[in-house]
Amino acid sequence: MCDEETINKPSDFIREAVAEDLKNGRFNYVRTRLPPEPNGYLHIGHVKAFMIDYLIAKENGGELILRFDDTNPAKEETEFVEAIMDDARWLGIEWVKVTYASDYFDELYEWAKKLVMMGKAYVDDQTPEEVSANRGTLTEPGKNSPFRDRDVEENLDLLERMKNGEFPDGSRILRAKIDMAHPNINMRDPAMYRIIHEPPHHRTGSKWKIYPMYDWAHGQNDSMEGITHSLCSLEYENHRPLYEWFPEQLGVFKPRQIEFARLNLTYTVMSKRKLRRLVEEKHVSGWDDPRMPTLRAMRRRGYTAEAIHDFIRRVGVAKNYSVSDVSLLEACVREDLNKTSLRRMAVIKPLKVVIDNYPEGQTEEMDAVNNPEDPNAGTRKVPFSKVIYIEQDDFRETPPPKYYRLFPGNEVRLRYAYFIKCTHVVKDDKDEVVEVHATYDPTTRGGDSADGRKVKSTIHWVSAAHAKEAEIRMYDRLFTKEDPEEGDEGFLACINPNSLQILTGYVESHLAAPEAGSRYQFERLGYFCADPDSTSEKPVFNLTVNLKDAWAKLEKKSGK
RNA sequence: UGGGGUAUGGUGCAAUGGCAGCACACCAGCCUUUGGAGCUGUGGAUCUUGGUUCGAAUCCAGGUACCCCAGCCA
Repeated sequence: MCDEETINKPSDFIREAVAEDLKNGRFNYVRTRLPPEPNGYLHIGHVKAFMIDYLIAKENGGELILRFDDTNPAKEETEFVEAIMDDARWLGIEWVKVTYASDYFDELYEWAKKLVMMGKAYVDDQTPEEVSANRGTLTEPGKNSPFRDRDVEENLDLLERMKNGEFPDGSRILRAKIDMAHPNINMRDPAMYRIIHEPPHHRTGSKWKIYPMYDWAHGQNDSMEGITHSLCSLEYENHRPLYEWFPEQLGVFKPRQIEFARLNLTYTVMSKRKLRRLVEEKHVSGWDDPRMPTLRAMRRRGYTAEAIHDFIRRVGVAKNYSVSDVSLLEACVREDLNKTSLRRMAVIKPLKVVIDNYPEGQTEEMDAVNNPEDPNAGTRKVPFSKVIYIEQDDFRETPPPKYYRLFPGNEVRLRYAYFIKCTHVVKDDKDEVVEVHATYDPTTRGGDSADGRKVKSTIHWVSAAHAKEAEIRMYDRLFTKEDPEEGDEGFLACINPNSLQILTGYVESHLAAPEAGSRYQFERLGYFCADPDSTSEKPVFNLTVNLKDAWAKLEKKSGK
């Protein structure tokens, strides 16, 4: 009955509201805005907001404006403007223009004067402490400022002099005159402008000595740009009465603000402050450390934009406070990479295997499939010889129950090569197995036996003589607790000491000189992405996400 | 003890008065030259108490829990 388009079209309370606004004529077009503050790098939490703004505009034939919210020179830098645009472009977000809150400082100032002339705003000479004390509490009303009823001329004069830098920081503010007894504290004569002499603004330099507060700037910028839907997170719900009050007084275009729950992820912290601590206190190597939830880090780690889009789509949009499971993100990454990435063989914890009955000095070229999910990816030749490396996990001297891999007397398949059977091992003086010996069956070339004999396991390998040494960076969750902020010790107390393991392994020759950013599946291990740290001497690979591992799960369950 | 919000399987999201469904996770099986992928199947949820109704996750009333707000941050 219903066609697929109807079924697959995302639907949520915001899209419904937008559709309703269009239908009933409140607006006859859709324009949204992306309002990042250029004071840090984008993280996965921002992506949800970005996708909502971008897609809702796009779905309605509307447009998106990228507007940097640069109203506080103390915190903002041009460096972040560039980084944010780079990340947003990588995500595939398109905007019709880039603007800055600071583009509107002049006009905004005129609007402020208009409010002053209307008797709706005044200059307050109280100290910050007095302003705070007179604001009242959650349960008690505030007290009017003694400067609240200054006449218009004086207010105008003072405001102009504030702008000209005649007064020191913190000595005066411009306030909207609303209601000091309002039950919503945001309506108790909120500050509109504060005095800031230093540092210079990243775009307007030293022109301005006063800067608008978020509540004053953001909504008016929305109005000036003809934004129809100003979509933001739940904590701004309390600000909506103020958001609507200003344009109402001014008699200007009134956008509609709609709030939704921000994205949270298990085993992750998302606040800029906490992320900054991780970087500054060197718990990670930087903002692009692959363990970080920043987009730069996720890109470096090998996540695709498609997988991230899919994740955001599956998380949905609602007003519930929620914490999404990071395993959903990982599932999205696996699903995308499974279809697209080339398979390669790599051994990350090598164990030497000598095939005693294989001719010394002989090399064969084995045919290997590049991607079983994609026939067009073709095949490649992989060299095989007498001495190979296999994964330490793929050999046990004394196998536990249900262990199908290599152990003395057992036969397994070397992927795309031969069946081999373990004959004996060589140990060092610490009783550790350092070398495994085996024999191969020449009639099983390619991996199929002539007599129909079955093996229970197929393992990967690389030829010792042809392998390239590589650095493998194995990443795990940065925190050991689902909610790192839970408890009294703070998030730094539950940092996972094993979130990064650096291994030296061997990769097949096709991986000897990878292009940075190229993605592969290392068979039976996981998805890996070549890191920019790679050199011609030694390639470096980051674990993007591991493959699901039924054996590891089984072993864990049996209480290893 | 003010105001604004939110409550549906373990997690996230649907169901807009008419059989509570989807995804991830979990569990079992099939298949497999990746213990991957794929396929099949099982289990498990409407915060609570009343009310309206033939029928309530949905409407009404009361309660409970949790989140946000007292920056000259955004």
